Amino acid sequence: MPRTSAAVPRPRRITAAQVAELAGTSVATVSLVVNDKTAGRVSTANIERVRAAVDELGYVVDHTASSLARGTSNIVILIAPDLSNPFYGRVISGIKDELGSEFQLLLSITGEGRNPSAADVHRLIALRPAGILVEAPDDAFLRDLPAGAPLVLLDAPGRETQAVTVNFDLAHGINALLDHLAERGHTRIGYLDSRTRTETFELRRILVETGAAARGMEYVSRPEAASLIDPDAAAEAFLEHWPAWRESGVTALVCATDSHAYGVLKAARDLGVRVPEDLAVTGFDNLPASAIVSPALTTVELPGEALGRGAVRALQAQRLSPEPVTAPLLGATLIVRGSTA
Amino acid sequence: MPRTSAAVPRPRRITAAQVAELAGTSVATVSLVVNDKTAGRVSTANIERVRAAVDELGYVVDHTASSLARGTSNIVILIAPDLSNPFYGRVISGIKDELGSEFQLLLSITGEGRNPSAADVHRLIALRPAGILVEAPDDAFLRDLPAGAPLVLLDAPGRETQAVTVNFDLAHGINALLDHLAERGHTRIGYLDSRTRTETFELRRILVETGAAARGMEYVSRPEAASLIDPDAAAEAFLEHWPAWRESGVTALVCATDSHAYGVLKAARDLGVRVPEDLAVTGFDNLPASAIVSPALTTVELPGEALGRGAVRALQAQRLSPEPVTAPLLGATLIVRGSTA
DNA sequence: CTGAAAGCGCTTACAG
DNA sequence: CTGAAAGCGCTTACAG
Repeated sequence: MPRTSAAVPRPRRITAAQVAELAGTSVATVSLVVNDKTAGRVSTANIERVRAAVDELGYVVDHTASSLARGTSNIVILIAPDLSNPFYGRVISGIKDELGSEFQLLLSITGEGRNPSAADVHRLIALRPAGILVEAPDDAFLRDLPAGAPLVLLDAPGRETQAVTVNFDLAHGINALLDHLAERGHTRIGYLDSRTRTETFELRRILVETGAAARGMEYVSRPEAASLIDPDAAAEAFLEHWPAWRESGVTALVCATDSHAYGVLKAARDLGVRVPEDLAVTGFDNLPASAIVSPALTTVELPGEALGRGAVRALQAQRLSPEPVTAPLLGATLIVRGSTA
Repeated sequence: MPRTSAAVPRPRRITAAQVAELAGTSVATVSLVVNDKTAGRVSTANIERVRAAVDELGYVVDHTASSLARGTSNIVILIAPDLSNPFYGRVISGIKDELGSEFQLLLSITGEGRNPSAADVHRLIALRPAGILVEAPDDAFLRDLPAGAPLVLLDAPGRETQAVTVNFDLAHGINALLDHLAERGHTRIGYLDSRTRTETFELRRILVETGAAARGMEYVSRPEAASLIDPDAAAEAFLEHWPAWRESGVTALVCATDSHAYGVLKAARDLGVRVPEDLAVTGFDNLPASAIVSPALTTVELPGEALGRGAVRALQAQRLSPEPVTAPLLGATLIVRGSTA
């Protein structure tokens, strides 16, 4: 939206001065009352007068002026690489829940798995946020991020030393998944990666690779097998790589997300590859549709709401004390359905 | 997140005064340069000096102070009733696209189809937003909404007289859907509604009802058949109402969204109801998973990204001139898949 | 073209 | 307990 000189006049807003006049107090007293800082500083009589005046006039503290005076706003920023993955909807719900109505959530999305540019980040810092949450950051981004607000990383395994981080217990979920595949007799495993190069996907791949080896299964490496988090893109990737996987004897394909797996299911159906008879398919997330696709999808459930809530709690802990907080890992649970059994 | 006195000191930020000093100009000149208002008011030499100083110091205009001085911020607020429907992800993408980097998107979600309370809205207005976008508002909400910023409604048919509104051409999509069902020989049609009581769902139901009658089909009214926008909730609703629908001879069930239809597909499978032989099922949205569920879902595609983009454009038009703008209806296209054929 | 100054609406020491 | 006043960091008439 191009910037324009607003042609529409804004209605006059009620100010603390008007409240003070009606209540017969000073502006300072109004501020103390509306901010609940009256303890031992404002008489009961004045508290009541101010409250009455606030109600009568419908006064609301101007966030802009308040933020300028206090040096910080009530805005919490969530920086996420994408929104096409429905998984983020859950994370956002969790964040909103825990944030309450005191703070506002501002969304910064850049799409296609990219992180915001340095200029974008500067614009965000200029809002004087009360906190910044970053989902799946990359290296360059963390290097450029100017200190300016409490920071919490979400789903960024390996970054625990750089900032407070809230993570899933991926190892637990992936071990359960590989145990399940080994039990089912699979010996060669393929992996369809996400093209967004973030730590969480890096770790998922590595855990599958090392876990497969530990169970005597062969991990058939195919680094080019990757797509955006989108069923259509994943279907295309599968069509391209399936011949090589089949050639290598792959009978189980682990996908980086449920959205990837959806595309694989569709492409497999189009090719006449039977799931799970010819190929077992699994995902991560456990999106609502995973119980309904056909065959239903075996997946490692990642509790997105808990991630959002945990991040806000970590932010709050950081505001209270600057010492780094270690958040417990959030459970990742294997859900077995028809796509592997 | 409970409010706390920040214990972490904020780093000093660069101010316009520091830039002015380094550049050897006044603060006023710095402001003119960084806001691109130099035409005929700042010499080339000073423009360059200021630019150099800005770069050297890494100066960024403080959004808070700027908003206070100008009386309006660069924040655009999106008020949406829910985020569980992946459809909103698309709308948000469209909004971000069209908004560009100049404006920031602030998300206000209240969950479960409710609109924000009057108190919530006041807190939002206190941010002095550059604009407010409201997805699927209800009556009470629009009545309480204080004038305070340009307003645009999304997917709110029938509200065109109350505010600038961007809508889908639901009639077109629904007519195509009913033609398709009539051709397939269906004579009795059921409807699984959304429990969120917003205009768009009201209109979908009415158009199906009147359109069915116009084609000589019977609309089997069952107002209690409604659920939240969630496959599990929809599955439960279907289990409850299917006996009555079957009794009434219903052979086609139109669902208010794809997410509703997913639940129906799952519940039908559990009951042994064959789709489409025993029951044809349709949705609205065309989410990515709709091509992958089994059977694949016939649905009326609603272009969410276009909705988001159109809303931002309408906002911009409103900022330029207060006269109401009529946005063209956005195409709604029937997509036929296995669930009806 | 330039800059001093008022003003945006708060919050917070400070003096009483 | 109370209020006058400084200050937050900008933008914008205004006088030159």
